[in-house]
Amino acid sequence: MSPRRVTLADVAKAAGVSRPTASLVLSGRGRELRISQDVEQRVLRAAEELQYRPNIVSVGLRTGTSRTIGFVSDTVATSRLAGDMIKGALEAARERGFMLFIGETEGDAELERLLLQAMHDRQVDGLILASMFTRSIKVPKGITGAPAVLLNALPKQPTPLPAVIPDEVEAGRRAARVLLDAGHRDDIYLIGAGPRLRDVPTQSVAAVERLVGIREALGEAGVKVAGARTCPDWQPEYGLTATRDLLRTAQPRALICFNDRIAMGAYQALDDIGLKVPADVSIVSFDDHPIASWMRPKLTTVALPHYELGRKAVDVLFTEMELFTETDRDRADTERAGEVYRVPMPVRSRESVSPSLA
Amino acid sequence: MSPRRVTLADVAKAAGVSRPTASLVLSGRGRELRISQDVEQRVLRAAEELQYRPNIVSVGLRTGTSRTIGFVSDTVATSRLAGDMIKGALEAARERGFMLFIGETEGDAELERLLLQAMHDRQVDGLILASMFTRSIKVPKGITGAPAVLLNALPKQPTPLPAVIPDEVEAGRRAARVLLDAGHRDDIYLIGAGPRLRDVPTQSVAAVERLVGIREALGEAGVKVAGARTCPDWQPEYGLTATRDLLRTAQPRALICFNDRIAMGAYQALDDIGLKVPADVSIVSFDDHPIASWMRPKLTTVALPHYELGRKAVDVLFTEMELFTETDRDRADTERAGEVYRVPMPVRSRESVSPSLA
DNA sequence: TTCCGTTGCTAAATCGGGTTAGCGCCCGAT
DNA sequence: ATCGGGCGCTAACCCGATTTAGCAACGGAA
Repeated sequence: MSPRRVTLADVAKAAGVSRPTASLVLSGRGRELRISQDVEQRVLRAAEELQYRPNIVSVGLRTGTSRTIGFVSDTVATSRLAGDMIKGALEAARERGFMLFIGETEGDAELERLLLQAMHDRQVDGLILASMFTRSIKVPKGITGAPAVLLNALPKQPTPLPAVIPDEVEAGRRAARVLLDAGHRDDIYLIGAGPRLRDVPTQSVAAVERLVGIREALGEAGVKVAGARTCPDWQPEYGLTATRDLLRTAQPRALICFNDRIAMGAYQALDDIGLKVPADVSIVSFDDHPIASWMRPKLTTVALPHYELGRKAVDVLFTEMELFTETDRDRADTERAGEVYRVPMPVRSRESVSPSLA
Repeated sequence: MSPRRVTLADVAKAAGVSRPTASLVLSGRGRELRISQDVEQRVLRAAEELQYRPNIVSVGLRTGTSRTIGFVSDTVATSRLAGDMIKGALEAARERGFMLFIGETEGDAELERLLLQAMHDRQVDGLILASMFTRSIKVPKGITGAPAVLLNALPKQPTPLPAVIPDEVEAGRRAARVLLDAGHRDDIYLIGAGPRLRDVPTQSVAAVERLVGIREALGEAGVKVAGARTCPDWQPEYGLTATRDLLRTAQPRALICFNDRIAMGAYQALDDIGLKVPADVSIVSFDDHPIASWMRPKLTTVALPHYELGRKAVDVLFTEMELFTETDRDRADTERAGEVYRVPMPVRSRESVSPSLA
């Protein structure tokens, strides 16, 4: 049936040398251990001809490594976000010859424990703990023993774990600047949160930081937020009702929606009373959800860089893994403890913003 | 730093027995090999107290298994589909104590080869080859040696591999029946494909099968398709233009859109000329994309059962894996060769269909 | 000739568990 | 007293690699 795997012993026999010799040559340590050119060539040729591939399981047993990373997230399904994050992580890992174990906890602590245990049993070399939306999480205890990185999450307790998150504050600034650059200075309203910093949904890091950035950029330009409507949940229907409510008393020239789903609702509210985007009202938003480019006119939005977040998490994890193997890790540990990496959120300029006519 | 793992030797020592004895007890073969109650209890207690967990890597080396499944897809990111498929697979696997390796090929054959190799190197116990939209794929050669299942894909060449796909023909029937049950018999148009069976985008299994089902159910009721417009690609903009084109010459009472994105375009085309959904035109669609429930009115659609597909693939894979281990596999193999499992697509009844007033 | 230092390789141990063959011991039967 | 046989456990080998320690063989110097 399936032909037996070619092992190191097969290669050694074919080359007429011992197993350790073949191992030394193939691991590139032949030179330093004075293996002769002749033997080296014979081993390499034999390996080539037999199509030898080392059994990673075996290497794993001996060396304690598995060339594998565990990716544990709270949930993959609720949003499309995860796909791109995983994809970025996947590719960055693959480039280094690593594979990814995927696991979901559904927010269940017990499940999380079991999952981390299962990964530990398989000797993963590192862990990525991902959240599907940026928030503070309680770091589980079971992760000591392997390097780990938080992705799209910040630790609730102080920990030495690095975190990779989108740069939401800068995103807020950028959204505001999109409007400022188009000449908007008056009648800019917010939908989803604000106008005060405490008017945000609980638990949402994104809301707070976006708001901070928006206020900062507008403030620097000497522009004031004309008003705002909060949404209990950032879904289209709440965007619709919040915008509808706003339109009863105000005449906005520009809206900053806190995400694309809210913007979708805003589009509809504006359409209902015959206002055109962007001729009458410009709209800028956040996330770059797939619908953003399906909406008409296409939505200008500040993108969550999921793919890049995934890649970055792996990059950071690899530097962590190197630190782990080094001997004087105490120094390194204390130096790098809990570093936070912010990944820039790019503006996707589309069709929902037009120059202010004022 | 990280405390060394508890090994079987530790347990044996704590229980005052030899390593093999501990192994026998813990693998449940103690009874048949006449291990005394006393020893059995001591071993179990020691294992419990030390929190012993077998190192799966080690077991893998000895037994050739890894309690791991490889999930190889062409791409995860293009649509949100993958998320739920993976989620279903993930949960089904976890229930059996298995983990999932995820890999993406991007449709690149070389990458696929490398990925399958990497999985093989890690001794995966089985493989799921997934496609993000239902289609025929060329089965790679590298998969012999491990049980495998095609997910959302059919083999181009005849192979002994089972396949798990959504039941699109039945979905077509169901979509048609939604309209028939609402009393629609006239002026039913199709957007995306048809009216003839050859008017479909190439490579799309879904298009053909949905169309077959639609025609079948309508035919049985003695109803004829009033007309159709094809779309070069099933995106909102083409749905918009196709519907717009249709509306120039026809007055549909009901539309069957071949997917939700097309339906999104159709909504807009209808809105543009002041027609209301569902009062003037009923719409039924396919996929149950997230936007389906964001659209106003909410879209009635026949859902792609991604989660169930993922689960089913794992179920089928496990029966394959059992066959693989059995001795008389020849008989079993020939019997079950290339079986195709169709997962039902459920109707999500929402707001876009109203009774015909005719 | 003897001794020492290289050179070039291999024997043997190791990782953590699974599996087979067989070793003592005790008991009863001869 | 001796033998046979079941019972209860362990020695030893295996999986496929890596790594350390050390062994031959050879050449040159004393």
